[in-house]
Amino acid sequence: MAAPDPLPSPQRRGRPRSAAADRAILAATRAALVEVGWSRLTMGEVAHRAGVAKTTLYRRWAAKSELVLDAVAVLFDELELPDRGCLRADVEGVVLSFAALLRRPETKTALMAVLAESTTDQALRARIREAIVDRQKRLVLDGRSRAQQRGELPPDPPDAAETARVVDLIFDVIAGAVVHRSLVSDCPVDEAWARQFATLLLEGLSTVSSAPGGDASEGDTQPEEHPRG
Amino acid sequence: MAAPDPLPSPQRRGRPRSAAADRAILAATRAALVEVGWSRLTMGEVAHRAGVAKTTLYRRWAAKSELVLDAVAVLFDELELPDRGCLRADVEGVVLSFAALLRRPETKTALMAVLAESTTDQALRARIREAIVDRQKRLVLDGRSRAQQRGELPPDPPDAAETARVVDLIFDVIAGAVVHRSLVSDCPVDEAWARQFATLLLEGLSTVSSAPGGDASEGDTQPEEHPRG
Amino acid sequence: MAAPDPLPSPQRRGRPRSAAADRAILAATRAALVEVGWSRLTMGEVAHRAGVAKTTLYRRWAAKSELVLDAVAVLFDELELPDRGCLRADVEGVVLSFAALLRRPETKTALMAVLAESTTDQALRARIREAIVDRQKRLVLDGRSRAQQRGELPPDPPDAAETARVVDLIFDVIAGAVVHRSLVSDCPVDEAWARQFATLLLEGLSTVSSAPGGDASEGDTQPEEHPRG
Amino acid sequence: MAAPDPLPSPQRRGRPRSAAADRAILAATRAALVEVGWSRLTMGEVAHRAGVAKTTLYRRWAAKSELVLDAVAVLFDELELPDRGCLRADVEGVVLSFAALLRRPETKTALMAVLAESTTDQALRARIREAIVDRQKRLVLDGRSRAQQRGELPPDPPDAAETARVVDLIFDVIAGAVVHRSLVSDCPVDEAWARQFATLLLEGLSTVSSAPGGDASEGDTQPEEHPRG
DNA sequence: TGGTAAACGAGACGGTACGTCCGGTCTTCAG
DNA sequence: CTGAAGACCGGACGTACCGTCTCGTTTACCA
Repeated sequence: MAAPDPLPSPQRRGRPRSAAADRAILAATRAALVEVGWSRLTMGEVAHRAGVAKTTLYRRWAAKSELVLDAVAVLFDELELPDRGCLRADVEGVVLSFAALLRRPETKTALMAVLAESTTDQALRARIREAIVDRQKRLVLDGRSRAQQRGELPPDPPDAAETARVVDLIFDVIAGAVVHRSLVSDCPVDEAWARQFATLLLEGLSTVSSAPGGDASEGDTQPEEHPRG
Repeated sequence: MAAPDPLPSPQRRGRPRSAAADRAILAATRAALVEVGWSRLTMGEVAHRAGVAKTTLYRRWAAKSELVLDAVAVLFDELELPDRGCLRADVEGVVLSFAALLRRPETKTALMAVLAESTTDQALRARIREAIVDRQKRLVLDGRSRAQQRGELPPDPPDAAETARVVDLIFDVIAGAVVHRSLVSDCPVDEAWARQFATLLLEGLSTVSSAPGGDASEGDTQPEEHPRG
Repeated sequence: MAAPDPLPSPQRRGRPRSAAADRAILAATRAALVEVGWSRLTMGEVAHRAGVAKTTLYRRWAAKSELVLDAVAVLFDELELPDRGCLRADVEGVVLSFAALLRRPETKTALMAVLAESTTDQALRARIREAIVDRQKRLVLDGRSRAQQRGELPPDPPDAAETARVVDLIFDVIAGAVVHRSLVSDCPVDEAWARQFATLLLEGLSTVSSAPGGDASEGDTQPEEHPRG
Repeated sequence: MAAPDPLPSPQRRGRPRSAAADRAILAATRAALVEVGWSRLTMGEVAHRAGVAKTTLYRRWAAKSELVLDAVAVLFDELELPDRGCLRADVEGVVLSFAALLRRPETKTALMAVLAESTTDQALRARIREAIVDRQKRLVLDGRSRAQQRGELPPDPPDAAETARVVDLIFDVIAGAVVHRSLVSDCPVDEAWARQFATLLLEGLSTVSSAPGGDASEGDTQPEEHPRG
């Protein structure tokens, strides 16, 4: 996420770009997002807040959506998943911290706007995957391998593609539920909801993990082994 | 969905508003959305396509987002949940038909854009709930009561609020997962994914339904009784 | 100037037009002209002030310029030329009273605006002549015949067309000078200026009257016979 | 007439304004005036004809009237008063060339419209004086001093203010008469009229010049010395 | 240490769309 | 049929931003 956009070209002729300007611009973008939202956010206003000329913005980012994506992507990287001792606690933890991130006005407004823009912009879609989606799957991977080490989940199946499918599914279910609850249903994601959601998720999780493709099998699920903290 | 926006005031003075204009505007909005997407959609273009003056648009809708919301909300009402014989099949069915709806360009671009706008507009948020969210919960309610009649799910608990919480949760999980998979992860929602998702959901569903709040109880869940169609 | 515009059609079918509406509209037009001037005067505003629907305006006048012309033409008819005893005094009198009329905001604003409009509208030009120009020539004719009776000016030449030419010339010189001083040079038309103008006009008047066509002749001019007073 | 409107601020920061745009805009304004007249002249049309954005117009001129004033003022500067040998010929010459200027559609429509606008706009009034009125008084001054050198008119009186009053009076009488004849009476200003007007003016001119304030004096006027050419 | 090439601020540029206003027409209901 | 009310289409308004383009001015490198 360091370099903003284009080819800083290996040859180092002329005055180098100002790193301070980069930082000021991204900070100004976040600040402006909080105050006016996406649709009233203008490049001119960002430039003014950052104490920078519009030229300087356009030299780095080709469009508003790319600038905003870079400005908020770093916030997603702040998400952490500390080991809370058991899978259920980890799930509730990630739900709550993701929800906290989505409560920040710059995050929620930017995320949905950039996604809206991406529905008609293939390049932006790729950039979102790279900057946000793929990077956050680490949380699912971490939690999952931790649970496997604890014996809460069976080890990876031999088919790596199957593993990827399950990870993707879990990621979409968790992230999707939190986003939908927060931004569409417009209801709070609090501890009670997180608990209820974790229950829903877990009671089926071992099954789906051990029987991917959905052949609905063995009753070795033992939810009573993972009481929530 | 009948009246677009304002108070046409009960007393009938002056020329009445043209219902034909209403219809033409909403149709033109959908058509334009398909062709140019949200961000390049202009009120002037909609008016032109509808054969209507811009004034006529602004008399009815105060902002682009409200117009677009009304234009696409009716598409969500077209969602049906026919009885497919068992809960698993119903879940897969609703997932696939919702995904099909989200594949339509006007739906996906409009939905995300309106949601983005709503993050800084309380009134719009309420309007979205009323026009889309609350109306689609009927699908969850229908499917659930059908499953209860079949004996696939336990009857409603005495606490009505608890029922509402569970319905909301299921709704957010299903809709959120489909939206996230489709628009964020940018992956196809096909039959395989629907099957996998249904498995994940169902293996825990009876549990969470019978033990809301997540006290993780009796193991009478018998998923093998509901093989997918 | 009584009937406003269109065919009051002798056949008297249905509800007759309201004469009160006519009066209210013209008065409202004058009042609005004073307050907002020509370019910001709108038909809607006039209708509102007059307590009348726009339809009622358009049923009577086809355009803003015609309405305004009718509204102010009546003011010009109020000009009087009382006998002040000698030609010089009559000239000064008409100059001052015409200037007073042009000081009224509705008059000056309307006159120039209607003239501007008339430069690209032949029909309006004719209407102005009929409603204002030709009607005010009576002042020149009155003053001239009075001066002839007093012996201050020679009697009409046998050629009637020549008389008309001279009357037109005098009219244009007097009216033009007052309008130009008032509205173009933007200087006050006071008694001193009127005196000076009358001197300029009179010292040549008998000559030009007796020797039309400008053959610049006999020195029998006797300005000392007509002291101002 | 050089700089159009605002303060381009002495320090030269940013891209300088395009002088070519200035010229194109004024030319486009004159062309559009000829074709559509004042009331149908739109800023957008001028901008389009000039190949310029509307912004560029508004950056220089605050209102249509100011733009049009600047566009036509230069036409007035083209008026010349060549020495025709005697005062009478000079008067007829200036009358005819001023009338020719007023026959141009852009001039007549613009002049009256701007004057109409100026009746409710003090700043515009000042601007008109500066751009047109005061600049054209040079014609009167030139003709007058030439006549004085020829001995057709007495030298300036010791009181400079008195001289100014007389010059203003003559200017208003000449310009006013021509404008009134052309645009109000809507009659042609031809050589015959010019001759008649010059006779009217001259027979009194030496008197009013030598006896300002109008004390009607010495009979040394010798019009027969200045036969028209 | 002086040249040079790029980045910088400022702001004008050609555009597009905005949301409003007004002109003139029409369609309703009430008299 | 008139009149008030007000919706209708069309089109100009003046503004706000867009993304680009000069300008004149730094600023770092490299010769």
